Amino acid sequence: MATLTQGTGYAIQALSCVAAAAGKPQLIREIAESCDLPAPYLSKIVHRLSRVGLVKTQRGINGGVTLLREAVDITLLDVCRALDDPVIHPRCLLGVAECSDARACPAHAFNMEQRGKIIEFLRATTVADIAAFEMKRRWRLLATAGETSEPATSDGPSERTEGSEP
Amino acid sequence: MATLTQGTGYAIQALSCVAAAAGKPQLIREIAESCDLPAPYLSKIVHRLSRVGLVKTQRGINGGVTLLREAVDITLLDVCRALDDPVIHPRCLLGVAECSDARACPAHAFNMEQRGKIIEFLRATTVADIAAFEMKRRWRLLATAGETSEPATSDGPSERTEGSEP
DNA sequence: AAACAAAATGATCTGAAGGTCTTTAAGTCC
DNA sequence: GGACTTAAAGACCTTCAGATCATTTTGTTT
Repeated sequence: MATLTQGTGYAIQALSCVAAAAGKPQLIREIAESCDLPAPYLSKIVHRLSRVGLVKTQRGINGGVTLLREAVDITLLDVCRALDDPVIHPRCLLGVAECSDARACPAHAFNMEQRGKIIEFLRATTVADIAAFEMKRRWRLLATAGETSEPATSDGPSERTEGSEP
Repeated sequence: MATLTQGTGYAIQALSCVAAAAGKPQLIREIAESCDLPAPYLSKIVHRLSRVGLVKTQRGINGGVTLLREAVDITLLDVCRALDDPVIHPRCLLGVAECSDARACPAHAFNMEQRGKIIEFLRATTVADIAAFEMKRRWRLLATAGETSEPATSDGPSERTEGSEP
């Protein structure tokens, strides 16, 4: 349904994983293992991310993947654009060929409204949000008895509404 | 993005076309031509619809496709179920494998809300709504000067909220 | 320079959706 | 019963996302 491609999802998880490493280069292999992703495929995705300048990749000893921008400055929409995810291309819900604002299908208004909300969510949510959520979840799992202190990050996406439509 | 498969869209258009014929059997060929769909492919889709009892198909002279239920009794969700469209299977927006209500990904709440709205729309919209919309559009195109009377059907989906979750 | 460790690259495989074509079966009409 | 008309069915084909594997670069360390 209203979903990103698997590759985009992998990219988001991987970026979140790199963000959590706080600057220390992460190997493709490490990322793949910690996120449970297929390493050779992830390698290609990371390469695409590096070509658009989201990450830096370094070969050789002490190499790996690092972020080129702050995690709070990478929105999920950025990732979708980088990988040309179909979510950014408007498409008729019913598959009507000549469906547009001018020649709207019966589902057009509804569909455009939904699309707007998804784009808004993707723009408002950053890699840092994902990383924080994952980290929180891990801490919560560790704190089985309940007296461990919680991290200070908020639950929802940080409000970042600058940037332009795709 | 939040879209049905092409086949499901084809099915909805075809059913709407059959509904507009008001009981007169429509040939696959006629439907394909009027909706601009590939006829052999449409044939397979119609066959699937007939196997689940949405339409009746009749071979030979005066044969063709007719609805087995009233157009106002066929929701888009029925069509999705008939063709097992992926829209009815919940899936994580980020592609996280073990994402569920219990083990939610950062996009889970948003995603489930969006999904609910789509399901609701699909349940509230019927083949009759699509047919009415298409007929209205055609009349509007004919009435270039503006004095032709409009049909009496409403614009939005008729409110039908019975039925159960998929 | 040599050895090694990593990502980059290209070839290839798989499965599913979408699509075409030909043959077959099931009806109707004369 | 024979000719005709129609959907059904089966065999393919194409495209693309997802995925794997082997090989080649590019870098670091000694």
